[in-house]
Formats: sequence, C-alpha cells, structure tokens
Amino acid sequence: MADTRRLQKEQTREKIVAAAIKVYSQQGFAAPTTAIAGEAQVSHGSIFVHFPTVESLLICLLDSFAQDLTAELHMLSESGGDVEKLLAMHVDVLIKYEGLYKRLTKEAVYLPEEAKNTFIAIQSTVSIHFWQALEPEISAGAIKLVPFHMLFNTWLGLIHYYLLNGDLFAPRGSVLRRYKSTLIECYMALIKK
Amino acid sequence: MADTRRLQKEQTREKIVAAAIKVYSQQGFAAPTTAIAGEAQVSHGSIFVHFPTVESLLICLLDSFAQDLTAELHMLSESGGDVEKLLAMHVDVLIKYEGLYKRLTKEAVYLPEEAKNTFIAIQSTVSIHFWQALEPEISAGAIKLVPFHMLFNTWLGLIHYYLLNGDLFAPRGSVLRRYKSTLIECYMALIKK
DNA sequence: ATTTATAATGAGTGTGAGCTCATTGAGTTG
DNA sequence: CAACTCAATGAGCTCACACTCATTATAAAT
Repeated sequence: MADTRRLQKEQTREKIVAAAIKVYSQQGFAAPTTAIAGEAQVSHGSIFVHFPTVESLLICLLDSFAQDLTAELHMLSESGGDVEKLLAMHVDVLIKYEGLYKRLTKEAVYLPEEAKNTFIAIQSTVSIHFWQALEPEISAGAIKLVPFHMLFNTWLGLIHYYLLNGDLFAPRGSVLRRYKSTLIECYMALIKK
Repeated sequence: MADTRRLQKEQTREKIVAAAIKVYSQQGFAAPTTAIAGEAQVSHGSIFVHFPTVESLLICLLDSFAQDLTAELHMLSESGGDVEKLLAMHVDVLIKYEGLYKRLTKEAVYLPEEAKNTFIAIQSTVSIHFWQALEPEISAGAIKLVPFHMLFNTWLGLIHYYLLNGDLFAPRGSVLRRYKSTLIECYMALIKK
C-alpha cells in the first residue's frame, strides 16, 4: 500500500506550477522552460513528464489563476455595495494577483487562443459584477447617459492603461496600490451626473 | 561620374524599410528577417548590409514612423478647434497609421528600450495638443473637475483598449473606424459637466 | 580595356528554444 | 529479498532564428 509516490508526484507538479507562476510573473511568458525547472529545483525533463507541452502548462496555470481570481471576485461582491465599493474591491483583487494579471494585459497577443479566452472570461466576470452594482444607480438617474458597455470599457481601459504603463507611473512597487484612490475618485467624478 | 550605384543602394534600403513596415504590421515585431527579405524581394544578407542588426532596422523604422505621425498631428492641430474636433483628428491619424500603431500598443513590452521611448514620445505629443484644445474649456468651467492627466489617460486608455481588443470588437476591418463616433460621443459626455 | 570598389548574394555558423528517451534509482508488490 | 513499476533525470535532438563572409556581379575610375 502507501501512496508516497503519488504524493511526491503531485508535489513535484505543484512545485512546477508554482515556479512557473513566479517565473512568468517576473520574466514574462516568453521565459524558457529551463528557468522554470531551475526555480522549481527540478530537472528540465520533469516538466514534460507532467505537461506534454509548455503551452499545456501555461493553460493549466492560467485556468487555475482565473478560477482563484473570479472566485475571490464572487466572494467579495456577494456582500453587495455601491459602484465605488465594487471598484475598490476590483482594484484590491487585481493588486493581489497583479504579477500575473499585469503580464496578461501586456503579453496577451502572444498567448495561445485558449489562454486569451481565459483572460476574456475574467473580464466577463468583472463585467457582470460591475453591472449589478451600477444598475441601481443608473435606474436612479445618478449616472451619465452613456451605454453600459462604454462605462465598463472606460474603467477597464483606464486600469489596463495604468498596468501597461506601470513602469512609467510607478517605477517601484504596485501602480494599482499607488493610484487606487485617484483612479476611483476620477472615474466616479466622470460617470456621475 | 554618376551615382546610379548610390541611388540603387538607397532604393534597396527603402525597399527593406517598406517591407519591414508591411511585415511587422501583419505579423508583429517577432516576424523573422527572412519574411522581410522575401517581401522586399531582396536576399537575406542584404538586410545586414544596410542595418547592423534587426534592432537597428526596427528603431530606424519606428523613428520615421513617429516622425510622420507627429508631423501629421502638428499639421492638423494647427487649424485649431475644440476638444471634440481634436479627438476626431486624433482618431483619424491613428486610423491612417493603425497597422503599426496597433502593433506598438500590443507588443510594446518586447520592444527594446529605445523603441519604447519612441512610442512614449508619440503619446507625449498627443498630450500637448490635447491640453491646448482642452485648456480653454477647462478655464470656461465646462469640464468636470478632474486632473488633466487623468482626462488624458482616460481617453488614451479607452483608445488603446479598443485597439488591443480589436479582434473582439471588430473582427474584420478597423476598430477605430467602426467605433470612432461612439468613442468620441461617450468620452465627451463623460468629461462635460 | 583593365582594374578597382562595392552592392548584393545565400549557404553556412552559432545560439537558444522546446522536446525526447535511454537510463537511473527509489517505492511497491509478491 | 527479488522482481517490478514508474517518477525523475539530463545529455542530446530538431528547429528557427539572427547574423557572417567568401563569392559574384556590376558600376566607376584609370
């Protein structure tokens, strides 16, 4: 009996995934597999024991990332609240996952189709919560008469713009942490009547 | 006498640059040099007769691109006009240079530092014209009380967001052409008091 | 006409990536 | 304890890329 072996295998797999998240966050998705193997303290070949291709590793990794992120979004938005609260929550979640999320915004073009869809799915989830928080205020006539999708795209465009140019706006540390309140205040000022 | 040779050399160089613009616009900046040589109907080695490295070709190409684009911005904005006119002009210029500009927004991360700075310089030029058109309306109290740089970043964030997700919003043809009026109308609605 | 200078060529080189597979060695089974 | 299983290994394979350089073709100079 005993499943020491199974456990060890599982452990190695998780070491690889954790290393990949770290390496991809730091070096981008073009990082070579050797860097991941080195970070995981595992041989190069081990990666291909657990994943048939690097692409499959990437997709597996992003799927679990998206699941974590959307789960947290759901959890936090269940407590309800107005738009301003939702925006703060959105930024907080992105700060928590900023390493990989920033990479996704920057390098999405080079990702395989499946990975891009994962990223789109995340944004879709955000959109739903955004709508739930905004709808009452729109009905109440407190918001500018602009189509919902434009309100959403303006917000996401702004957030992604800051993430993309993070090196410019905040050379050290998190752009989102630094500009969180500015971004929310200005956006709220713009959309309110 | 005669400078047939000098002329031919110049011609070859221009063929390479023109081919590079076309290939980079279509395939992205990771396109191999062989694709550029093929498009220019020139041998692979010829590229390295004219440019010591592909990076130098890229930088040369982007510099002239930026020069063309900013020259056009200057020219058009000299005629003056309000913010709405300036936004329309901005979108029109981007539509004209959409191929390369879209690639710049998408792949800036992978570009060498010098190339990134060229892209930043373009945005800086836009910012100046933006300010010149907006300042009178801010003074007149017609615009929401939001810092100028946030007004600018919101606009550019929106434009870049549509360029980045062009495949999603407008699978065929130009996103900017399709959404030009929507983008301008909504943005104007947001920033006006 | 002959020599010289040089633009252009493209097979060849070096590098670094993803991926393979014979081998190893530790866990498991009878 | 012997036989077996299989996770893990890493040297080496293939491939695509940027870049080189001996060679060629042709304009320019003598």
